[in-house]
Amino acid sequence: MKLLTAQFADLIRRAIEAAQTAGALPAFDIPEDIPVDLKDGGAQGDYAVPVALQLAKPARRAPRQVAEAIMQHLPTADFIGRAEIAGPGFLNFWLSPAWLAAQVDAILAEGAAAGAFDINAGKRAQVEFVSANPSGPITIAHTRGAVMGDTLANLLAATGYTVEREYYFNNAGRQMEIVGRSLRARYLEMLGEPFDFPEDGYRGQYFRWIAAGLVYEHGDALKDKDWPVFKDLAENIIFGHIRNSLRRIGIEFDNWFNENSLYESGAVDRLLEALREKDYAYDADGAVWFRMTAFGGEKDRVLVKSTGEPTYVTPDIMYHIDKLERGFDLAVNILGADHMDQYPAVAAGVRAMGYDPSPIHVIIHQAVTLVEGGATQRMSKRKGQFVTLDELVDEVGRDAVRYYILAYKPDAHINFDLELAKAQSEENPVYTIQYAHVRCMGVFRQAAEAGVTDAGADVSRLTGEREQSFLRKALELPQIIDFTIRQMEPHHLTTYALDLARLFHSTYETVRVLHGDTPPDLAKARLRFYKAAQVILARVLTLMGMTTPDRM
RNA sequence: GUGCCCAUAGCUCAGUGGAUAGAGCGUCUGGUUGCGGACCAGAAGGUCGGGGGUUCGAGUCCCUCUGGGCAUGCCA
Repeated sequence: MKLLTAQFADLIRRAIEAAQTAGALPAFDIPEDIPVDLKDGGAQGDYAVPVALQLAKPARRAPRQVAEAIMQHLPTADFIGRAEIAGPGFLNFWLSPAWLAAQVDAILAEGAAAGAFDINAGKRAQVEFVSANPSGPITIAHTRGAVMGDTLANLLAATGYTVEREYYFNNAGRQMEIVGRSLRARYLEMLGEPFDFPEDGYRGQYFRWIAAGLVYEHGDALKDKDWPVFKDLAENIIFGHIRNSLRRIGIEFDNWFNENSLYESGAVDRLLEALREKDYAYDADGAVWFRMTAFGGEKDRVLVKSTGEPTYVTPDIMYHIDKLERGFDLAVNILGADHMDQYPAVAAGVRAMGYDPSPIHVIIHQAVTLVEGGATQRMSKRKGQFVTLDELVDEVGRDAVRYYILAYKPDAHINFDLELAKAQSEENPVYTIQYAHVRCMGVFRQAAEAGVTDAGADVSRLTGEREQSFLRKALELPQIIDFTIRQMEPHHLTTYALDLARLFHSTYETVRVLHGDTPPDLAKARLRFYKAAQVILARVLTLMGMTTPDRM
């Protein structure tokens, strides 16, 4: 199925060409992208095209004259009901009521794939997100990337991509040593043994709980073990928690990519050798440096510290080269703003090695800060200041977590107030949306009891104002999906979902299946309308990763 | 200091260079012997942080100022 906006753009393009051929418009280059705006179906129509205004100059005609020339040469299309020129030269279109009503059957035919279109069929996409090292629980800061990544993956799949979700992690290095030392200290503390808590150690209660678990399971059998043993234990336990937490909001990964594998395979050594050969790497101050200034960077970066350990940049370059070698047409990488400076070095490294980084698409989202008693504070895993995903799910539930975090545009900061989230969890848009779905299911139950079916329904009877408004909005879904993935901003989906649900509830108020004086044949048509509505509502909820309740 | 992000209704936030800037919550007024009222209909509420510019047209793009956030590691 082709997007309606694209179909409108095609028609307009053909109209301009026809007008030029007929001499109604002079010759000029037709713009690559013809703007088609979605409207609310009021005085400005369902779809509005302001192209005549921008063509006035090249056509050397008044915009209204350009609009008239386009309109006169417009090919016919079954989906257009009415067209008119308005204001200074807007082309406004209303969809055909009969065509709109017939879309009920089209939606039902699509079923669970409703709103999908296949412009990316045959392509492979990868979305890398979360990628937190196993040094603590998933917090609401990670949750933002998690929900965005998972939702984008859903949307990419809806346009035909085969999608893989990947989690990249490091279980070696300095941070994990501190994890091991922190846990060992807590374990010894719990046993009443002398201990040294590391200076940069993880201070959250979390490590006490893990230590308590170790005491319960192993007694004092580990008291003479050094930090690597504790690091391994911590890693296993924490990754178990991370997987469980993410699973609670419906997120599963296809791949867990371990940074260590890049050392084991020799990839990191090969990178350093190759960069030296190309003179993009050099020694200074006992460290190995990457000549980023050769790629537009402000200063060079360290690849291998004077201690002999590579920095995170080095394996990260090989990781992204690995992604490119796996042949993804699109590799999305979701990063918090506090990590945004790391990508330019990676991109430069990828280019230095002769690869084209253009399939890699980095999405930056701003921070989630914690608000307590009106004061904001930065979350810190080290200091133990954070709200975990588990706490949040316990308080407000999976669906509210996903909806709220997703509803903010990536560029906006989130000031997260757990008290406020709890207080507002009773009455909020999440329920407005899910309740619409519940109401559909309620109708189906009642209809089944009353023996009403939609067999032989005549959908052409669905020309009422309310049903038509809902259907117009429902048919925007493919365009919303397209726009959302083009912008890589999944919050557009939440805005749409609420609009759709509100239109549903207005419709439901007056468009009744089983009561009032609804004649039997109209009841059949309306029942089928609600079946289509349920399909669309379920589809939107599923794309957002939310559940589709039958009852609430 | 430099780079990136933000500032829109009382609060939380949407808004693709298009026409009269929207929603949720809160406030106020109404609504059901009826498919579930977790709902609906309506009202009030705005110098889109200030100033300049670009153009047929700016909340949206550019410059600048103010106020916040993040980054600016041989941490990740």
